[in-house]
Amino acid sequence: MTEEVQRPTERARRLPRAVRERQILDAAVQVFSRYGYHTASMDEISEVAGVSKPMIYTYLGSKEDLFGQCIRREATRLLEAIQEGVKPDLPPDMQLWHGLRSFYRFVADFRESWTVLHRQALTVGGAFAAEITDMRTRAIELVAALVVSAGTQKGLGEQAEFSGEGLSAALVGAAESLADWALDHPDVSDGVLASWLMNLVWLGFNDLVEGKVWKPSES
Amino acid sequence: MTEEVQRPTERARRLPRAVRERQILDAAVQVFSRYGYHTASMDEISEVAGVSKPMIYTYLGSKEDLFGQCIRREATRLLEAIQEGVKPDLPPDMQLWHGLRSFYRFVADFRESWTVLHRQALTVGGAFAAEITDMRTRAIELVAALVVSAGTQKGLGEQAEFSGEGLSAALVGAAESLADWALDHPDVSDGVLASWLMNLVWLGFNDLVEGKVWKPSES
DNA sequence: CGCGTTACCTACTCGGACGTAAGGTTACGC
DNA sequence: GCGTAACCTTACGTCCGAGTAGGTAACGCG
Repeated sequence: MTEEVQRPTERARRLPRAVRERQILDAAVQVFSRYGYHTASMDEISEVAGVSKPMIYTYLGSKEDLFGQCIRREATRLLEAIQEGVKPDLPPDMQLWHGLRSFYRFVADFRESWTVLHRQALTVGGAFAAEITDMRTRAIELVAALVVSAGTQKGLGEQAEFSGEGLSAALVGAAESLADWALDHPDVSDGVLASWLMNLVWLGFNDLVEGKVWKPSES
Repeated sequence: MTEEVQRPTERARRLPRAVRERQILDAAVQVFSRYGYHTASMDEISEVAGVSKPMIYTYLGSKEDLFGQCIRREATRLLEAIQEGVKPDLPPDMQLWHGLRSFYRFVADFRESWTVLHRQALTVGGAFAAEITDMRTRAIELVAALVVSAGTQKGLGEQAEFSGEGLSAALVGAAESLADWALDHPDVSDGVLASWLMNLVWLGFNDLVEGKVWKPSES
């Protein structure tokens, strides 16, 4: 029997602060995405991070602070991923298509990030919900700008059957919902997902531009 | 000065059990929709209901039980509202339109019910999330059946650009998202909302049926 | 080698919220 | 008029988890 006992899970020791913060944030995203804000416990996060609880508090502050950092980091990642894929010189439909592809690639690559942003962030009342809602609103307005630009470009005026804002809200919702669906169907590629959505939306939109309108028949 | 002091909020006393249960459920839906499952406290629910806490436990069980009853009651209401509006003899597009109208009318009339079902029910991990997800899946399949029936009726075969299930998931998401948007725009009527969605979806869908397909141009 | 400083942990406090025990009050049957 | 059952409450036990106090081990520097 040696003196040197096999220590279990030999935790790394005395690492620089930046590295610890990264570990903690990674663990936090993982646990928050799994259990949600309220059910997740700081003890579990610290355990997953391989760090004791006071470290979290000295480095990143309260539970709410920690959650905020998670949200902001992942949101930034998502926005960067989308902006990286988008080509501002292309026509509106191609811009939308590239944006959607990047979006679905991100969701596939970083499921936990997406879950935290989409599902969990709203469950914390107050500031975070507002923040997320704002981001979502900006996304909607961005899409609305695309749609409207395509519309006016083709000579679409004001129509009773049509609201850019409402339409965009629906489109963003459709994209999100399809993202959730894609999580259960990993074999469907991002290109296919984006194409589905384009087919759903853009064809109908073109018809609208050309003046075709669906109306309820009788009763 | 009379002996009869003006008691504040004179709570009703000794009401039959059924009435109390209704009051409690109403209060619970209200509080849960406002604060979410975890943040809502049984004390607050009891206060809003005008009833003391043990009543809730003797009549409706634990907090989780109570939440379950809320979910189920509101879900039933929603389904009934939709089924009431739908006319099974009409063609698929009209069925969808009527269903959507009923849905938006329900959301407008019972905001809190919708919020609890859509936003809060997923924040409780485990059984309820699964239950809600199942309901949502059934809704998606229902819509998919409509869509596919319309598709095959018009002679649409299997297409690479097309998945009834994925499309329906997107459509349901769009409907939900538009419902949330409508909560902030109460002046828009249910008929208008439903029409927007029909225009978004059905026109494009008809194009698909006719073989038109959107494809990315170059790059 | 000593001494301050930084990294880090064990072990605790404390508040808040679920759930309950025990008892009081009103109605109703007989 | 009196027991009995249903209705309803106050006041408490208990547990879980956020946040912290204080101590230990490693490293830098003279």
